[in-house]
Amino acid sequence: MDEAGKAPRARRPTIADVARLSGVAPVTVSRALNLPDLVNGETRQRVFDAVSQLGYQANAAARVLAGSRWGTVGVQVPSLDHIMLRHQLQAFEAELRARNISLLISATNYDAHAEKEVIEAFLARGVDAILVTHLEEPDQIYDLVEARGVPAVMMASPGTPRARRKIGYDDAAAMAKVADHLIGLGHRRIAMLGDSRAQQNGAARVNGLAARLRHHGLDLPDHRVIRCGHEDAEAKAGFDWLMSAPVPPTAMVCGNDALALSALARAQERGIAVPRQLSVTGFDGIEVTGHPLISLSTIRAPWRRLGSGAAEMLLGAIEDDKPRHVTLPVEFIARGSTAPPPAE
Amino acid sequence: MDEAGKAPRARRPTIADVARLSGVAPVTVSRALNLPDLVNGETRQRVFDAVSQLGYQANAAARVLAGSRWGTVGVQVPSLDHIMLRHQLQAFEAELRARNISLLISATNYDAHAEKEVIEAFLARGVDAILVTHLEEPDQIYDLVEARGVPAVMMASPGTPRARRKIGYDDAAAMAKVADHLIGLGHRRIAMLGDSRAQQNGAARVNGLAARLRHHGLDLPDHRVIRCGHEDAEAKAGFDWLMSAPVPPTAMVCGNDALALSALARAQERGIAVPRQLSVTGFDGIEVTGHPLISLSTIRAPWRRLGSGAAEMLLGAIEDDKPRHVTLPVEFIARGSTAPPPAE
DNA sequence: CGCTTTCATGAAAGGCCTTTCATGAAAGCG
DNA sequence: CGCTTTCATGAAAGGCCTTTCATGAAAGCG
Repeated sequence: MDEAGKAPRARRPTIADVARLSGVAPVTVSRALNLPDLVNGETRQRVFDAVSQLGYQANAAARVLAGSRWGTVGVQVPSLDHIMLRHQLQAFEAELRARNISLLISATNYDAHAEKEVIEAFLARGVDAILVTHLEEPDQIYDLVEARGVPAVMMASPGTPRARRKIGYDDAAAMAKVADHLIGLGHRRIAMLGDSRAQQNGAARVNGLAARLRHHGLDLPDHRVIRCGHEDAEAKAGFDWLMSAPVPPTAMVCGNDALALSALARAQERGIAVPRQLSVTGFDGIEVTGHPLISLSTIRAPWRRLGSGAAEMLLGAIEDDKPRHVTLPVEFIARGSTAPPPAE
Repeated sequence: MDEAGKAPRARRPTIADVARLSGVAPVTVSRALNLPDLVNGETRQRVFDAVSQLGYQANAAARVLAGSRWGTVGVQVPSLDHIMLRHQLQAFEAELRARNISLLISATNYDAHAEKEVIEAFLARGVDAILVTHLEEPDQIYDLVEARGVPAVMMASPGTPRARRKIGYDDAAAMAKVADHLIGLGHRRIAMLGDSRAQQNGAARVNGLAARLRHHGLDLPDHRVIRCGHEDAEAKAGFDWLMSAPVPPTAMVCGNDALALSALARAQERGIAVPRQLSVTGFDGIEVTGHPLISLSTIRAPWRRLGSGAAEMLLGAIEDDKPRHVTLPVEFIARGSTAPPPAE
C-alpha cells in the first residue's frame, strides 16, 4: 500500500497568468471578463484567447472577497422528502441557474433548533439572499436574517406577518372551495383530518374550513377535527377516531394529500366505500392523486409558478428592498373520491 | 416613493475587531476558533467571549482564499423532481450537515450539455467534492472532474467503469429477482416496459431481465420490449403496444415505478384486470406503491443507505484518493399486482 | 489650436482570513 | 545551572480577485 495521498491538483491558473499571456495588466483581464464593454475589442479578444488557452476560471472566493456578490442563494426546506417542494424547487432552481446563481439547500426537519442553525450557516458562509419554505418559528428567523440585511423570501407558507417578501396561496380560500364543493353535493357532517406539523398551514386550513362551514350555517365541532403527524399509522388512527363518532361524518377533508391517501387506505381496509359511503378530499395535488386507482379530489396550488415567482422575487430583493406580497390562486379538482352523501 | 435603496447592512465584524476586543492578535483569534488546542485556556475564553459579544463569524470567502477547504460539496441531480433521489439526498444532506458542509445542488434535466455546465460551475465556484447521481455522458464528465483533482462519487447509477468511487446497487441482480418471482408464479411470456432516459440504468435493467430469462430457458424478444420516456401518455402507448402482440404477455416488468403506475392506470382504463389477467412489477419502491389501492410489486433499493453511504464515501474521498466501489443489496417486494398467469 | 471629453489601460489598495516562520517565556533535564 | 523542549503568541506574507484613482492618448468642439 503506497502513500496514497491527494491527487496532485495542478495549480489553477490565476488572473496574473492570463494577464501575462495576453500582455495586459490583471485588471484588464478582470474587466474583459466582467465589464467587457470597457475593454477595446482587440484586447478583449486576446484576453479571451488566453483565458481559453489556460482554462482560466476566476477563483470564486477571491472574487467574493474583492467585493462582488456571492452568487449563491440559501434555500431552507423542511425536508428534501417533502413531496410538494419538488415542483417548487425545480422551477426555482431553473430560474436561478439561468442567472448563474448557485443554490445552497438545507433541510431543517420541522425543527426550530435546526432552523436557526441552518440559517446561521447560510449567513456565515455568505449568501445573497435566502428562500425559506417552512419555519417553525418565523419571527425568530426573521430577526436573524433582517439584522444581517440579507433579503429573504418566504414561499408557500404563511410565516409571519412581518415578512417583507412572500409568495404563496390562500389556504382559507382553498378550503372554501373544498367546503363549497362538499356542501354542494349535499354533505352536512364534514370532518377534518388536519396536519399537525406545518403548523401555520395546518391551522389556516382548519380555520378556513370552519369559517366556510359557518358561512353555510354548518359548524366544525371539536369531535370532527383531529390533527396528526405525517406517519401513515397516525393518520389512520386519526381516521378511525373521526369515524368512531356516534354519528360519523359523510365527508372527510384532509389537510394534505398524504393524509388523504392514508384515509383512502384505511377506508379500503375497513371496507368503507369511497365515495359512496364517505367522500374524501386532499390538498396539494400530488401527481398520484390523478391516478385512476386513487382518483382523489383535491386542491392544487400552482406549484411551479410558486417556484418561479419566488425566484423572481428573490432576484428583485437582491436589487432593492421593496416589500412584496403575492398570492396565487388555487384550484379544486373534483375527482372520484367525492360524491353525494348516502341517503339517511 | 423614497429612494428605497439597499438595507444598511451593518458592517460585519472581522477578525481584527475580535482581536482588538480580546486584546490578542488576529492570528490568535483564528487559532482559538480553528485550532483551539494551540491556545491557552484563559486566552481562548477571552476570545470566545469577544466572538459572541460581537456575533463574529469568519468571512467564508476570506477563509477559503487563505487556504482552507471550501466546506461545500456539489451535488448533481438529473432533476429535483426525481422522486427517488429525495430519500437519497435526505440522508446525504443530514450526514454532511452534521459536519458543517453545505450542499450546492443543481439539476441537469437529463441533458448532456447542462451536465457539463453544472459541473463546470461547481469547479468554478469551488467545491471540495462532487456527488453525481446521473450522467448522460459519464466519461466526459469524469475527465473534467479528475483533471481538476476534485474527488467525485457516483451514486446509484452505473456511470463509467472508470469512476474511482461509486456506490450503487446491482440492476441485473434486481431484475433477476423480478424474473425469478414471475417465473416462479408460472409466467412464460414476460414483457418489459423500459425507461429510455436513465440510459444506463434502463439498459442494465433490460439486459438483466433478458439474461435471467435466458437462464430459465426463456427469452425476451424485441416485440416484448419497449423503452419509453417518463410521460404518462408515452408509457401508456408503450403499454398498448406491448399488449397488442398477437399473443400478449402475461406479465409486464416495468423499468421504474412511474412506468408501472402508468401501466396499472392503462390496464384499469382498458379493463384488463391486474393481477388476474396481467401481472405488473415496478422498480424503486416509491411510497405509494405500498398503498392498498395500488399495491404494486416492486424492487426496493436501500435508498437512505445509498445516500448516507455516498456521504461517507465522499468525506473519505476528500481525505485520500483510494478508489472504492460499493454495491448494496436490493429487495423484491411481492404485493398485489403479481399473481399466477391466467390458465390458457 | 487649445481645451474638454471620451476611451483604454494600469498601479495601488484593499477585502479578511490562514499559514509559516520567529520569538520569548516557562518547563524539563542531567 | 546551562541547555533543550514545550507552550503560547505574534509579525508578516500570501491567497486572488475587484474597486478606485490616475494617466495618457485620441477624439470632439467652438
